[in-house]
Amino acid sequence: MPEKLADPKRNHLLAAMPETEWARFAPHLTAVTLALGDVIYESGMEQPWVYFPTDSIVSLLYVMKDGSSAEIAIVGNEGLIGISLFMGGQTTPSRAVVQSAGKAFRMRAEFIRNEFILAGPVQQLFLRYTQALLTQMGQTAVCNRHHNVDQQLCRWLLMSLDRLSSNEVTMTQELIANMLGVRREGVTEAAGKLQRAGVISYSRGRIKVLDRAGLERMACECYDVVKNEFARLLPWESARLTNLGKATAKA
Amino acid sequence: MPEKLADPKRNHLLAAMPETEWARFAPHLTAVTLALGDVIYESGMEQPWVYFPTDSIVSLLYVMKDGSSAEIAIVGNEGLIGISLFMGGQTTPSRAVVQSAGKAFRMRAEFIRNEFILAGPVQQLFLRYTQALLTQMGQTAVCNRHHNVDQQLCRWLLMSLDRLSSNEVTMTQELIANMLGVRREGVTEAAGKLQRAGVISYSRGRIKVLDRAGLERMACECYDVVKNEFARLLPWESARLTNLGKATAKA
DNA sequence: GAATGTCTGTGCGTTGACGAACATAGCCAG
DNA sequence: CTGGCTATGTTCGTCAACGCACAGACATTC
Repeated sequence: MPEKLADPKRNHLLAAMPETEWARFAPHLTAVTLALGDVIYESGMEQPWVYFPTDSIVSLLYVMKDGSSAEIAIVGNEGLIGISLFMGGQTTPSRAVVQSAGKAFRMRAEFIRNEFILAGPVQQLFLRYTQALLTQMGQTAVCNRHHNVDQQLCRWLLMSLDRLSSNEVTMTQELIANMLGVRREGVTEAAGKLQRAGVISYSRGRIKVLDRAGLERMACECYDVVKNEFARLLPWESARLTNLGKATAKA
Repeated sequence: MPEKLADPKRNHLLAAMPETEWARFAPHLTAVTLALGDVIYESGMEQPWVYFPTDSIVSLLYVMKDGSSAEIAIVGNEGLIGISLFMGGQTTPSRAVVQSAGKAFRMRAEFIRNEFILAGPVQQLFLRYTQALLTQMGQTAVCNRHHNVDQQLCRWLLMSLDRLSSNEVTMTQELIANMLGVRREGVTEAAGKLQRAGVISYSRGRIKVLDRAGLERMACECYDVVKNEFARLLPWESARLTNLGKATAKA
């Protein structure tokens, strides 16, 4: 992957910053490559960086004592990892794991903290994002309670698609199962249905979406709720997603 | 209930405000009585008030298209209802319903918004609470995925207890079922087990906790995670809860 | 104290997901 | 090309929760 693709402005929060704030922030950003499975944030550990994914995806997982886990939120180029740093809590009880390898930019935590003390547009931006994330978490809880694996897989695929400029996600059923907190066999079964319905095709960790509209029809309302809320809270984000969608359609 | 009990400082966020901020806030607070079932915030509707419960409990519910619902968070005197107002989103896709009748204080939304523009200690306070709430939502999602009704009932009872200065909650099994997003019969069954185990006793909407330690043992880890995170983020809250616990024990 | 309404208990059959075990099938390295 | 590894497919019994239906039990009101 050519380095020139590593453009920090591909992260929507960074892209949405007013020029004056951007001038202050930009020099503090460093490009990093996130590999699949990297743990960039461990439950309860204070971390020195805030990450802004560009073409990578990071899952916020809660890992239980017995080792089983569930994703509580998913963060791509629409967001950042490290909310607790500017929220004032320093840490969270969840783990952040790279779900899809790619680039990200990061910035020292203390810089963000200092920024935050003198409020302003950046703060408002981040707070809005935080609310969107909150919605996502809440909806995840609802979805876990009321929707079956098929619907949740659709939701999950759509959410991942929205965060990649591609119609393909690289991810084994085993890993998806971990994210959704269900059995691997359950994912196999649900994915089989989707394949037979002609909406996706997959083999050995590469899932290609053939009929996105079909996927949306088969997903539960949770996907729409979260998407609409993101669009409402972060309208530039919505525009970006639309553009990405078009780009994907052409490709 | 004597009016003198309606002390705004019984809300922990209000109690935690520095004197100078409190002097500014206090004149804008109005006491209100919240009745069981009152909808104080409707999904998507902009609302003119921010509520600070003192001895009431409010559930944040997500209501699905088919009418079924699930609680995504619970707010008592440790928090406030109306995060979206200072987070910048104005609305949320959830409904806020009074789960336990009692008093609360409220304040006009625009006042809070104005406060928020000039950052400071109040803001930090609220942001920290927001993170705690976020943890609660995430944990709810995890709990819904992995834990059974028995464990969730224990967690729910404990969370409710912590928000009331009493060892008794007034709530029918039907309503608890709505909060947890499960069947009423499931709650009957789970509550029956708890009663047979001697940890609670109940009849017609009044649940008395006889053995809190037992309840904690039967709950899943989710309760502890959220409680610890609240204690970490809002330490004064923890002190309050401890005091309340002692008061209850003596009573 | 009879009537009514609410709350709780219980017994179905059904279903979706689980846990475990095992069978195929694609990919890569030696 | 062959063995080994990883990914996917399939089966089977179990179980928790579901939806439904109805039976008590308690409280309130007249």
